[in-house]
Order: sequence, then C-alpha cells, then structure tokens
Amino acid sequence: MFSKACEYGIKASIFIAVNSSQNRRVNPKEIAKEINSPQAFTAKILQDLVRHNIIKSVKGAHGGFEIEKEKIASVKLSQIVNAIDGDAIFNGCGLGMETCNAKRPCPMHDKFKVVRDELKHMLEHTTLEELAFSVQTGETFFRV
Amino acid sequence: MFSKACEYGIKASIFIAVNSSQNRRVNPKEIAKEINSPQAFTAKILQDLVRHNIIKSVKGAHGGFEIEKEKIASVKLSQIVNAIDGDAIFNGCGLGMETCNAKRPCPMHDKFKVVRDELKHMLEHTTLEELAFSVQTGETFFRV
DNA sequence: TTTAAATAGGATAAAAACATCCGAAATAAA
DNA sequence: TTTATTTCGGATGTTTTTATCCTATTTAAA
Repeated sequence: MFSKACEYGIKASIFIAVNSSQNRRVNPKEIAKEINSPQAFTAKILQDLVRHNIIKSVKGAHGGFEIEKEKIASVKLSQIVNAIDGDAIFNGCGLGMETCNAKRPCPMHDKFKVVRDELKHMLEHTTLEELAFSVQTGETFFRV
Repeated sequence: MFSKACEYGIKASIFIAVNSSQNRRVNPKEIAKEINSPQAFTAKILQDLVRHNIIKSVKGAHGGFEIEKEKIASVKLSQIVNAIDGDAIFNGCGLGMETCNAKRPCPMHDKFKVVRDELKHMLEHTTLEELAFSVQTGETFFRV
C-alpha cells in the first residue's frame, strides 16, 4: 500500500508531533529507536519532510526536528503520503494504466475508484493531532 | 497498491476469460500484446496462476492458456491478488507493523482497517466474469 | 516417428526500493 | 574563537522487483 519510506515518515511525524506538543525536539537516533526504523534511512525521509515543509529542522547543538504546535492540528496524513509516495495512491488506476479514466475506464475502474476515494477521504481527514493524541494516551503504539 | 506482476496477472486473467468464453486458447504473445505487458515476464506470471489453479495451461501444439467456463463466474479478484501478492493487502497493517492488531493497534489501525476491509470486500465480491463481460461489451479497456 | 508449436523453468540482467557511510555545513555553548 | 553537536547531502552498497534469454519438455499433427 505505502512504501517503507512512507510508513517510516508517518510514524516519525507522529512521534515528532507527540514531542513537539511537549516542547521537545527529537533527533533521528531517538526517532528511529522509537519507531523501529533504520536510522540513516529515516534521516533521509526526515529531510524530505522538511523540504516539503511538513516538519522543521534546527541544525547545530540542541537542534533536532519539531513541528510547530499550531501545525499539528492542520497537517493531514495525505500531505505526508503525498510528500513521500506522490499522488498515485490518490489518483492512480488500480491496474496501473496511465490513461484510465471515466471516459475510457479499465475493467476495475468503477469498483476500484470507490475504495480509492474512501482511502483518499480517510487520509485527507486524519490529522497528525488525533494520531499523536492516541499515542500520548497509550491507546495506540509504534512498536511491540 | 498492487505489484506490477499482480496488475499484469489480473489483466491477463480477464483476457483469458474473455477468450475462453469463446472457446479460444491464448498464448503469452497474444496476451502481452493485448494487455501491454512484457511478454516473458507475463509468461512467468501465467505459470504462477497455473500453479495456483486459477487458470489452466495446455502444452504442445495448439496449446495455450484457458479458464474453464464454469470457473469464470466463480473466480474472484481476491484469489488472483492473493496468488501473486500474498495476503498483506487483506490483513496487513497500514504502517507495516507485524504486531498491529485490535488489542495493540498502531496509530492508523482503526481508520485504516475500515478502508482495507472495504478493499477486501470489493476484491472478494468481484468475479472474473463481470470484468470479462465489461471488456466484451466494449465498456472497459486494457489499453490506450 | 518426426516435426513444429507450445508451455516450463533456470540463469541472468536491469531498475527501483531500501539502506548505510562519511564528510560538509550550521549553530549553540564553553 | 574553539569545540561539540547536530542536520544536510552526496556516494555507495544491498535487496527486491521487474524483465529478458535460452534450453528443456510436452504434445498435436503430419
């Protein structure tokens, strides 16, 4: 469904949100440990999220990654997915056809579109805030 | 969403169904041409579908691939997807966590499960017959 | 029985995804 | 100003996915 990079990116963003809400910056080492991901690879993904203006990085001593508090509630899962995996998941054809559309649909088009649109809707209406909150309350988890 | 192999496998199955309903066997060359896929790679996938007992192959002169007519209506998309991509799409965690479940859910679990279950339901209730029919009537297409 | 036409399957190659390493650049604090 | 700490970014390596090639095996028909 999502690439590994995207999975790591989502988890990392949530973890950063959890910490930023407590005014703590975190670094790739802490993040990778918490979300159970390869550190250097995770660092690359964090750079990507910074370039896409989803998280903020602060260089130098006492630096790290953070998300502005006001942003935590407004950032949607769809933005993270789109930043890392692009928009194929939102608009792409279920059978990978470049040219599939309502006028000239692939055999799966109608049925697939229903599911894809629901996924899209879910990603566009799920905020970092609610995900971070469920982690903070101990309701959900990043790892075993 | 699905691997390339799975996309080719679905399209190939539909094309074989269309032809089998007219008592025609087809070979990898015809199939690859029709569904716009690499021929040798497609042949491998066909072997996989044969091993999974979804399609039938007939070796030797005048051989080729076919699907028993009675089977066309009973084969579900889910069987093809499962044969090629396995069951991760049906049961896997949205964040790739091996251990995610209702008791110890990942942050996306509840919201993802809704979408994943709808995808699963769609795949389990879509038959090769209806897909093949939509191609036969010229309502849907494999390529540009 | 021979031949031509098919699928089967192993070996190999190319591309993409996943991952690591290391030095450069930035910055806060000593 | 120096030092320690941190992100940035390029180079490189590994694994998986995608794709090709070639030979063996099977089988219908001549």
